[in-house]
Amino acid sequence: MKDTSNSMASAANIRVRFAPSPTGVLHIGGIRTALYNYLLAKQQGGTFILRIEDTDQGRYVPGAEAYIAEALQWCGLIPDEGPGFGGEYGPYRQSERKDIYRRYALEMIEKGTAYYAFDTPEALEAQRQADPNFKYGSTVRLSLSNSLTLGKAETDRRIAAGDPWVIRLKVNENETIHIHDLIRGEVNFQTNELDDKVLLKSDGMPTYHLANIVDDHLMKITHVIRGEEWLPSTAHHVLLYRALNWEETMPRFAHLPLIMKPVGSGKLSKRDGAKLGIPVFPLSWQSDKPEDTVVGFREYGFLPEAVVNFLALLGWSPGTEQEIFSMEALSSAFSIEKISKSGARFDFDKAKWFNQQYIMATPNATLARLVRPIVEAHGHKPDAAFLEAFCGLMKERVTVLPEFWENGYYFFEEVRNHDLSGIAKKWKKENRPVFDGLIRSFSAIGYFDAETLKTATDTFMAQNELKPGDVLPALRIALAGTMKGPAVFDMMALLGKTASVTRLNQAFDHFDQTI
RNA sequence: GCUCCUGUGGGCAAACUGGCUAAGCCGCCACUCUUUCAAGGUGGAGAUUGCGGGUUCGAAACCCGUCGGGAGUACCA
Repeated sequence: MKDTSNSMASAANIRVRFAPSPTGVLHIGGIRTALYNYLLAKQQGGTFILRIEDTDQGRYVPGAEAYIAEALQWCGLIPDEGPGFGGEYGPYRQSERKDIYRRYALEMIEKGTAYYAFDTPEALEAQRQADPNFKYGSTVRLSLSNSLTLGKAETDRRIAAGDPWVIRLKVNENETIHIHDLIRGEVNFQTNELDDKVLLKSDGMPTYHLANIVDDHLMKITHVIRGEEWLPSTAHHVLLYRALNWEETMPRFAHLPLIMKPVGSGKLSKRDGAKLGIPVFPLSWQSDKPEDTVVGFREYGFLPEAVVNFLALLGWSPGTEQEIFSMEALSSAFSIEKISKSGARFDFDKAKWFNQQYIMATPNATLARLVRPIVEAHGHKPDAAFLEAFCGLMKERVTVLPEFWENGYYFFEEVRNHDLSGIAKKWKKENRPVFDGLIRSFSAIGYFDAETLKTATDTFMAQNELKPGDVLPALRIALAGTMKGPAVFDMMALLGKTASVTRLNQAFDHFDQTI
């Protein structure tokens, strides 16, 4: 409403929250929301809060909260406050704040900005059946079963009798709600279009709407950065701030564009990952139900820095040509104003590119630590120096971690199968003695490094009037089985003399027999 | 249906308050390096800025209309 108020925000007091509900796994869109909140907080020296919105007891999924915490941790988005993270505004789990919400709901009843309603879910469902446009609002509430129509005595009697009830927000007629969204600008709603949202459910739990307003106020949240799916209910939220007399300190809103499916139309959903065989979640999740078991970016072989970088640029642009951002660089470059308005399609190719960039830039020793579990899972226990050198040779030839093994397994065990298509035409049995000579000269090398191997090979080729094309492909196939891979002499140096010579002899025998 | 949001090459996007041949990145295609693959380098294809009007000397930017996409519409968040 007031454009100018934005610049008056006191930088030091910024408090933002990420408020997921533990109803299952949290996909990458949720992580991005957390990221943007985190970036704003870090940039301004503010506070990043994790709040668990577990007010729907029916949808609670055990383990989901731990999943959220671990996912945030993996991405480097550590909350300053939250369940298990400390903070002075707790508890940070809404199920533990039940009484607080109830108190405010009752306060609203007192003030006349809310009322009791006794309509059963079945009765309301019947209304909707009869009229698809049915809306529990100002035009029909006087013909329904609530404290407005029943009167105080009957209302009290019903409550005392134990009839189930809910508390609903009483939306006034003929008002316009102005919202100033930090990303979208002015957004207006007519109250006549709004329904009387349930605030307190019959099980005593608050709905999202009430809980979110009460908590944001009590936790002194200054900026609400959330998905665009919340924009339509924001008018209700403003009404709640008003009803509770908190409008003066109402947080600013920023509604993020949605992340859309990689293919097809609609927003990204759980099923999209499995459908395309790509991760759309930060971490893997096991479930009894196969359809709920998902693969995460972590397990797929992504580095968290790459995922964060990718996500940051999906819906936000720094306005410069820079693409690679560390978390620190992101938080200094970030600004809500530069978040785009329209949905961004999830682009897995770009995610892979970022990962490749980060893998190439990661020191070999660090990569070795990440790759070791993968190699060990295949039954090998290489020493650190070997594994580091291996990572050095392979790192610009992989996009995700498991490819270190998939593309370079032959550094740890025998070549599974030799792709002879590249050398079939050139390999001649009568040349075998010549190649045996090359093996002998390799055997004679004392310091078995790439440089020496190259020199020896060059000399050998000159003596035998051979060209690189006659020799190198044969060596490569013999050693690796494939035409893809690091430079031949680098491979041999890493493999070592014994292994290289043995492998060449065996492979050449194999060539003789097969070709 | 109703309400709200949104629309720049295949994807992500830049172009601040209207002003030079509409950046850049991913992807794609060449070439180049390496007689491998990848990385790197160079170049290329691909956009009458959803469409139609209008305002203006000049519009992707402003106005009107129109079409498309998305979200919300629960005692779910």
